[in-house]
Amino acid sequence: MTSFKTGAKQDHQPGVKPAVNGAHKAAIRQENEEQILAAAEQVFADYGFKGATTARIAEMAKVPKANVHYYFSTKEVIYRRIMEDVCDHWLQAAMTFDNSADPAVILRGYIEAKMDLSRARPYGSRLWAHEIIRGAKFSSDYISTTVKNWLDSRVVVIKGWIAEGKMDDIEPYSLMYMIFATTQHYADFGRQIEIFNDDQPLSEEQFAEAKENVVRIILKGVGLS
Amino acid sequence: MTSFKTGAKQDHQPGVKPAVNGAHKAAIRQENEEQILAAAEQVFADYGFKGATTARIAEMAKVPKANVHYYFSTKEVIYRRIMEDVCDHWLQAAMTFDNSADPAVILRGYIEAKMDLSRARPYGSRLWAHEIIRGAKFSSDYISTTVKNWLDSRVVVIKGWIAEGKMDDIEPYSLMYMIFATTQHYADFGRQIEIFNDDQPLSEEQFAEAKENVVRIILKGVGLS
DNA sequence: TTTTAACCTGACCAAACGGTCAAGATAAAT
DNA sequence: ATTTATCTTGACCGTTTGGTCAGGTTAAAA
Repeated sequence: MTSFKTGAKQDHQPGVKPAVNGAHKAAIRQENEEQILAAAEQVFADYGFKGATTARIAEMAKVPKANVHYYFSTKEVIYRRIMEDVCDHWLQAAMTFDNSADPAVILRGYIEAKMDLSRARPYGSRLWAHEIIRGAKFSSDYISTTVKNWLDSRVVVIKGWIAEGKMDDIEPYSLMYMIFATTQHYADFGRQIEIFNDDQPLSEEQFAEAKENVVRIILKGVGLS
Repeated sequence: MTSFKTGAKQDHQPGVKPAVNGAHKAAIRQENEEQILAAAEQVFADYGFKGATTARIAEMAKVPKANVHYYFSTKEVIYRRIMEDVCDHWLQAAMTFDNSADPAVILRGYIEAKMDLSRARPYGSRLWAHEIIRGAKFSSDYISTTVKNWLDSRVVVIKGWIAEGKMDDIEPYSLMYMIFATTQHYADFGRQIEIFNDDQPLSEEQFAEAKENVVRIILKGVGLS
């Protein structure tokens, strides 16, 4: 699991650990934690770390505010937990950038995976956007190590393709940024797209078409089709 | 000027209007307002509307907090003023999408103008990102009228190019979203790009190269080169 | 059945928040 | 020189904030 820990405090205050307390209690804990995390993901996505309030998280999770603090000591702990989870999912999507010989297949797979993630988990993407816009205060370590390492290794792969004459001589970072930007735009700016689409969320068909268009433009744009 | 007014209250509380009071007083007012607006643009860009505090704006503008409220009645008034200004600049960039016969020239000009705006005024772009992520509460009217009209008319232009066989049959909205996303990414996710770039802001040369790469990929991607 | 450990929550607190105000300082108009 | 209008700001206010806590409830262990 990704590490966003400060090295400082941990949670689960009672006793020492939740132990293997009876199935029922464990289920209660799990359900409440999930409910709070899901609510917090939405609230943080809407307002950012500073703008989000624990009261709103509690309200959306349908638990008293004090209960939120029973499960998670501080707002920051909740925030980090969600960030970790979002990053884990993205890293999973990043795996689609491996194996396979054909650059076009690899790039298509990665773009489609990121588009699907924007569709399936828009709140996570928006939360990330807030975090970066604010200056990546909580995550700069993670970005400069884990993410940077992954990105740099993909850049090497792309440079390999260029050297082999498989695609145009495009600066790989520019290409990757374009993929990041475009795929995440469908989550982060979803509201704007919705307004342009006569105030209707993109239908499954529209989204599928958008996805295909993104793939087509980028693949052709770098000489891969 | 773009209208983000609620129709309600106005500013400049003293008397009725600032009048043409002597050059010095007028200069003081202008300088203070500018200083506050510039500071507020940064603070709003970092924290969003809810997360931004008037105290921080005052501190950054180097005026006492009470003075902020002397020039601008509420936080919301400041926010709307800045949004107006940002939109006016974007609309200006949008003008580059007019005239000229060659689609490639038009698209290149627009992409370059938007890239330059991201570089010159990153805070405005980030402020816009916050506003949309949060659900466009203050600006949905503006987007669904002014911006949508502009966008729809450009879509018609692009469809014309496609009908004339000048470019590939790409769904125009997908293309425009890609341009929005990619160009604004260089402002909104500037911190992330900086981290990937060994914690150095993109140099002028690097940015120029990025701009050229964006233009190349998109133009070729839609069959315009 | 009793004990214990975990769960629950209304009431509370200090700090931070957006915004107000009265009283003084400054510069323009008379 | 005096009046007037604007600029300036420390002190203040009601509200909201993240977080605490005492005392209660529930379920598992003894």
